[in-house]
Amino acid sequence: MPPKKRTGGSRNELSTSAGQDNLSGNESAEDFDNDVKGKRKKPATETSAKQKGTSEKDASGKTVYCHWLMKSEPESRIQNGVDVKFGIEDLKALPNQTGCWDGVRNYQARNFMRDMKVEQQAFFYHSNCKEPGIAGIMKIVKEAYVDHTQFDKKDPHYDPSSKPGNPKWIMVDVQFERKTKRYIPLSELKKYHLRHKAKGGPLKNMALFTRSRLSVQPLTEEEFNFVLSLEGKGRI
DNA sequence: GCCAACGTTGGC
DNA sequence: GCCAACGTTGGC
Repeated sequence: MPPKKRTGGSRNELSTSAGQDNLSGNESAEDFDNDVKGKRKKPATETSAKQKGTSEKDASGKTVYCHWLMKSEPESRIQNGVDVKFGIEDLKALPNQTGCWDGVRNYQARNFMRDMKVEQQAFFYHSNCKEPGIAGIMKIVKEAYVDHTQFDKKDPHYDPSSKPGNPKWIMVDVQFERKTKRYIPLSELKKYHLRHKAKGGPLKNMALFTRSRLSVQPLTEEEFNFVLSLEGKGRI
């Protein structure tokens, strides 16, 4: 998903509180069906404790994540007459180095975004480009609120099936934290993934490979820390 | 630009 | 609720 950010942060307070009810309250049937099937009956008590610590299970047994990877396209591509380019430098250039991660139109990705909490970290991943890979780290500065672009006919991610009274799509605000000390290419991560899959290791189940098309993905703390540790090493 | 993988849609 | 057709993602 190539979200196209606009301005910095939260001047969308209207939709925020209005939308919030819709989003947490009445999830329409269709919303949740596309979630990881099988599990998730609807947690009686949503996440309360474990928020900031390691990724673990909540009361209902659902895994709680606190590290993320979000994909965006750093190279120009025209979609519906609009350039969807948005790389890490574009985020950094916004006021307060903050932007809204709009344009996510996949239920699983959306549901992960809904789980995001303020202060959590996410890798900024460059997709659909010369050399795909992790470019930096950002943090969540505003939790899920209505993605207004779904109602905008001019927007490349306009969704005519979504109605203002019951919005389908949400976004979060993210703030640039830093670029990684070096660019960490997908090709390198893949080598580790294959190695770890064969012999064991932190990246053996990394979503980047096991669910490669997901534009918003969770990482376990082990995955996150391992990837971070690569910053200081040479490429393999 | 190709195309594999996979998500979505809609007929039945 | 199945599944074929279709659309999209994103690496290569």
